[in-house]
Formats: sequence, C-alpha cells, structure tokens
Amino acid sequence: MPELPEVETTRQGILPLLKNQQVIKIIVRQWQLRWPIPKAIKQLENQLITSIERRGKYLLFRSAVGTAILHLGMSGRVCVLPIDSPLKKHDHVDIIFLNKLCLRYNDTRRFGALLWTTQNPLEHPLLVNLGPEPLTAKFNPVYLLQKAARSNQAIKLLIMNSKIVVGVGNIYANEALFQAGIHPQRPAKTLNPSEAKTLVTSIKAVLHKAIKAGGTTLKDFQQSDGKPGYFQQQLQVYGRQGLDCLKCFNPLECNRLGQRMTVYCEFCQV
DNA sequence: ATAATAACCTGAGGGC
DNA sequence: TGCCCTCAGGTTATTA
Repeated sequence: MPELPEVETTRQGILPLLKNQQVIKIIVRQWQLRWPIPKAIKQLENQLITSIERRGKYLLFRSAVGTAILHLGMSGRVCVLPIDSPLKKHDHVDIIFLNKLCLRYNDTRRFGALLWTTQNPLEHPLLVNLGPEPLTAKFNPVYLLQKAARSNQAIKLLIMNSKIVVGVGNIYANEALFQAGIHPQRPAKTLNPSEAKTLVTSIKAVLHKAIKAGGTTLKDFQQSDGKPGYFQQQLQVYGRQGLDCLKCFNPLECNRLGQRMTVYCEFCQV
C-alpha cells in the first residue's frame, strides 16, 4: 500500500497521540507476517514511546529498551483508536497505551513486518544498506548520476531500488518520470547531467506534493485519523493507461517493467 | 556481480 | 453462482 508519502502521513498522524505515552499491553493475533513477529516485541510493554521516526518506508518506535520496526508492506495500515473499538478482519496487532488509545495494525496480505531490536535500529540488517532519503540533500543529481553511470537497468527500476534511494514506489516512480519527461525504460547510464537534475527535482516535488495532500488513496489507504489521502486527484499517469496524456493528449501507453505496471507517454517521455 | 523472476498472501474484478 | 484468470501501493530469496 504505502510509499514514502503514505508512511510519512501516517507517522505525522500518530506521533502527537502516542509520543511519550506508555505502552501497557501488546496483543498479537497473527504472528506470521513477512517474518514472524519476535516474542521479544513484548519488551515494549510498560515502556514510553520516546519518538516515532521514519527511515524509507519503515517506522521506528523507539523506547528506552529497544525499538519496534514496522513496515506496512503492500496492504498494511495503522490507525489510532479507542481501546474498545471493534475488530475487523486482518487486525493483526494492537499496541495498547495507558491513555486508553490503541495503535492497531491491519494488513490483508501480510507482506508487512513488525520486528524488534535492542541495537541502533539504523544498523539493523534491513535498514543498514538503504540509500539516502529522497527529500534530503544527500539525494542530488551528482549522486544519482554516479549511481546511474554504469547501470544498464531501466531508470524506473533504478529509482525504485531502495539501495539507490528509499521511498520511491510504483506510483511515484511513474509520476516523477512523467514529470521529468524521461522514458521509464531508458537504460540508467544514458541519463545526462541535465536529465539527472530534472529527475531528482521531479522525485522531490512529487513526494512533497503527495505528503502535503495526505498521500494517495487508491483502494483503502487511510490516514491514521481515517481520512483518505487526496493525491490521487493529482496523478498524471498512474492508473491512466489508455487515457489522454495531460500534456500532449495522445493516449498513454502501459507496459510491465520488473513485474510492475508502468504508465507513460510515448511522445512526452524520451 | 548483475539482472530477471518467483515467492510471500488475500481479495477484487472481469470473462465465460 | 462459480471457476479461472489477472491485478494490486513491496521487498527478499532464488535462479540464470
């Protein structure tokens, strides 16, 4: 479900409700996610959540004794509810707080993960090799060009590779490439400095706008307060295959690239 | 080492 | 109504 804007929207929604609140109980109804939830997750009980951070698409719930690492996978969602809220299908985990709120994790497809570490979470095997955050200065045209320089990979796959840059999923990769006027199948090494600059600018702009809009609601993404995101109203290409390009009015093409739907304009994206 | 693709899992929607 | 197929916001593991 979520790319960086949806995860960041979620983080911003739950942070004011949960920061410095004490966990009193963790209820796991389904232990089998992408990886089994470690029993040690119970160490979070009785701890205060000192911060909720985001690294790529991971949320980090820090406490004095360790950090819970949450990834929402394709279909995961969290919301903050009153403790007595009725259960829905696929409500796998409740983290119950002293202030009578419950952080509830729902994930239809169970591609998400909930892990526990007592080490620096940024050194966790899943996080340590991640590329830079796209909205920081570390992600810049010189960096992207250097990573692209010897790569025969399609540029769309390169920008979706979390070792290159985190947080860019299928929606925003399609959108950023359209905005930059770059064909998704271009071998990465054919990008020139000017195109790298445009692409970096487009990725940052698309992600910024999507965060501002509260993320993209396609099927059922909700912000933590239950409201949908509104970025889908600004989508230029994603889900618009066969419809008119908003720049040149020719029909948008679609292809499968790395087993993901890729939508683009044959005329505007070179 | 790099690159394609199979796999994890559930549900919705379309065609017959 | 039911069966079979394809598709879905992600990422790792396996194969070539």
